[in-house]
Amino acid sequence: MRADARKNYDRLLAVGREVVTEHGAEASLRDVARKADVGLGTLYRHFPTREALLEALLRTNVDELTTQAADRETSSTPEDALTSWLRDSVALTHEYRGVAALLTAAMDDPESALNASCVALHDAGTRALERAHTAGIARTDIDGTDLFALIAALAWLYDQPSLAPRADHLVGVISGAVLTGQAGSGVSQGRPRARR
Amino acid sequence: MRADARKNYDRLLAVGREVVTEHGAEASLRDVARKADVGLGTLYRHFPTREALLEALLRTNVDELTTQAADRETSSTPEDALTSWLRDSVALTHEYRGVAALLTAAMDDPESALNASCVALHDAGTRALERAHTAGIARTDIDGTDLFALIAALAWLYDQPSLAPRADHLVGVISGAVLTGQAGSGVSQGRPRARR
DNA sequence: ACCTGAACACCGTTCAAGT
DNA sequence: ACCTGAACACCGTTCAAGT
Repeated sequence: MRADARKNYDRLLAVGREVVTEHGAEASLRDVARKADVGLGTLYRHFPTREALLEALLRTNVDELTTQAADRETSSTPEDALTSWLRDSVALTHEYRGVAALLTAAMDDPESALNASCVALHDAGTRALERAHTAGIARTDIDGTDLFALIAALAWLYDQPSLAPRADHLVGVISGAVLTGQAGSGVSQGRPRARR
Repeated sequence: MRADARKNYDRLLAVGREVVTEHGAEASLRDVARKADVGLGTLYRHFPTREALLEALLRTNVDELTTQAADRETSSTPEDALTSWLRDSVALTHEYRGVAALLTAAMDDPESALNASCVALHDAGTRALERAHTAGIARTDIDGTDLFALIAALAWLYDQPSLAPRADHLVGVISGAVLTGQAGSGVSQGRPRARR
């Protein structure tokens, strides 16, 4: 990549992060180009789609999460591995407003720049869930896609100002619904375990 | 209301229903006016905000639901009343794509034309939940707003093409998480009760 | 190779001018 | 009273012209 191109790319990424943090995943791309002092065509050259830009902004987060999940496959109990994955995924997904819908849409679409991130997330969750299944601590009528749907739904709740205050609590409620067995009514009835 | 105004109002409502059904709550209002053969200003005169139009489209549904919920306060068991409210609310909220976000936003905003519908929904749910609480069949760390958040999140799932296939199942999972006590692991572990 | 910005086809919202 | 559509300020996306 040529030096001037590199500079533009980096600036677009930095400005993109600011703008998306402030206005969410649906932020104006024109605004990004403007604030980066770059022609609109230059933005489209580096990031042909909105997904491409958001993928670049999320990649490090997704990578961190998947390596952490891999570590926990050996270092944590099945229960901790699963609940950690759940909480980390929710945290990642509400990094920017609107990410939940974006990732969810990218799941179906192999052409989307975000598809790989989706699959990585989905698969890490599936592995944590299956480990929990064989340990007998998670309900067996839930699969990896259900789990993905639940974290997406929770992430969406964080984006809604009127509901966000209850979102932390509901993460606990839903964790409890996924876990089962010895956890029993302790998990489903008591206060949500204050982890984090 | 003058006869010509009435005609325009009715046409806008009918066309609005079609367009919103097809394109969701974020549908182009310009498109509605165009297809209704009405000036853009006429649309804004009858429906000063997007919420006003959607409120008109949803009012009958909300009214039906709240009267049904009131009926069930005496005619149904606390459990049936609660699960029925939950399923009916989800059904209503995914009447059109994007309604969940709209209702959720209107919750906070007393100025929104949808605020009354929100409150009606919220309150009907709260009553069903409190009845379940006194009957000892619902977890007590969940309040009416939590319940509202859960149905909004589920409604949102129905709007996501990649997750919609699992949404029915997850309604069952979450119903089970809200209910507690004698239902115990039967609800939380078994297949979701195939109601509907 | 890479950058630029005008051009095109859309929005939502307002409001002067008409009947 | 009510209706109309031009006007304004925004979008996303493409692409001919420049360096």
